[in-house]
Amino acid sequence: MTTGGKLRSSKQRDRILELLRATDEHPTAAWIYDQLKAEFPRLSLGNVYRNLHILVEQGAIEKIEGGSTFDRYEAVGTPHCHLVCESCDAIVDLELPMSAVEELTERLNENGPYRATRARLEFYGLCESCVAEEQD
Amino acid sequence: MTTGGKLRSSKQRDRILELLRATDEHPTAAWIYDQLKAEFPRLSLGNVYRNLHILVEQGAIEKIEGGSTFDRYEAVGTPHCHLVCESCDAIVDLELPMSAVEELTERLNENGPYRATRARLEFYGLCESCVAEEQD
DNA sequence: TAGTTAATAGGAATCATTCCTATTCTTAAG
DNA sequence: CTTAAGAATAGGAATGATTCCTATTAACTA
Ligand SMILES: [Mn+2]
Ligand SMILES: [Mn+2]
Ligand SMILES: [Zn+2]
Ligand SMILES: [Zn+2]
Repeated sequence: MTTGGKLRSSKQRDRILELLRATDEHPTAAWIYDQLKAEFPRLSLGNVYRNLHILVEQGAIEKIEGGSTFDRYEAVGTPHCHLVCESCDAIVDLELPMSAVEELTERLNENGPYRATRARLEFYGLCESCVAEEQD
Repeated sequence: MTTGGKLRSSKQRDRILELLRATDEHPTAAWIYDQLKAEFPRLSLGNVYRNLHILVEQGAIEKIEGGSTFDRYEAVGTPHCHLVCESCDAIVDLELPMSAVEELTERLNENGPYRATRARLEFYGLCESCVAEEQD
């Protein structure tokens, strides 16, 4: 719907991507909107969503669904998995090796009748600060 | 909010759980509602949601978020992972071994400052019928 | 510089999910 | 068996993230 034709450059979209590349906080559309509305006084939330969608289709960012009522986004970089804190809803990047997941993906594509292009591994539990708080 | 006190039995909730245990289709709340409204003519969608929530808190079922705009549910059983079809939105159970994921979970809990209670592994791509359709 | 067309702002609309409350059912006394 | 207490439900309103629509603005091109 949005892609297919030639994309024109857009300062807003460029800044959204820059923001996502500069943080490891897995922001929401509303957070991005808040960050940029000083810089673009006429920015609209709908346009943030539209550009996030375009960036996802371009493969520059990924949408992270689940864990809460709103979606989060992150720039595409080194493959990694996440810990979703069930207490404070934080999403933390993990540095676990992804080789096991890659092997499973290959195995799935070899044997099965499916075609998997990517995998997502998430752990659910408590983040560092919430583990600490648990000892009262 | 709902749990904590003693739960009373409920025919509706029992049937919801039965339905989820009898299918591998990862149904939505609306689908469950459609299935049961003949049996319970006065059933309300809100009550389906309320009971799904209770069943999740009881650990009898799991909510599957992501892949589409509505949540899906499945009965808790043998641990497995899913293939999410990006073409038709189907969610397919996979029989890949989960040992690698269990090892990663242990590893995470040993070294890191986190506490992970469960993991979720999902593959994204094409389901069997959508792979077949691709050869036109 | 003017024309063409994509990108945007603003706001309405969507829709899955949650929330609220009067009513109905379940259960355990009496 | 009858009844009182309170849990579960139905129905519908409310919520809120996301999408959709359209007039306006801005970027590229000739
Ligand atoms: Mn991340
Ligand atoms: Mn499943
Ligand atoms: Zn936390
Ligand atoms: Zn499919």
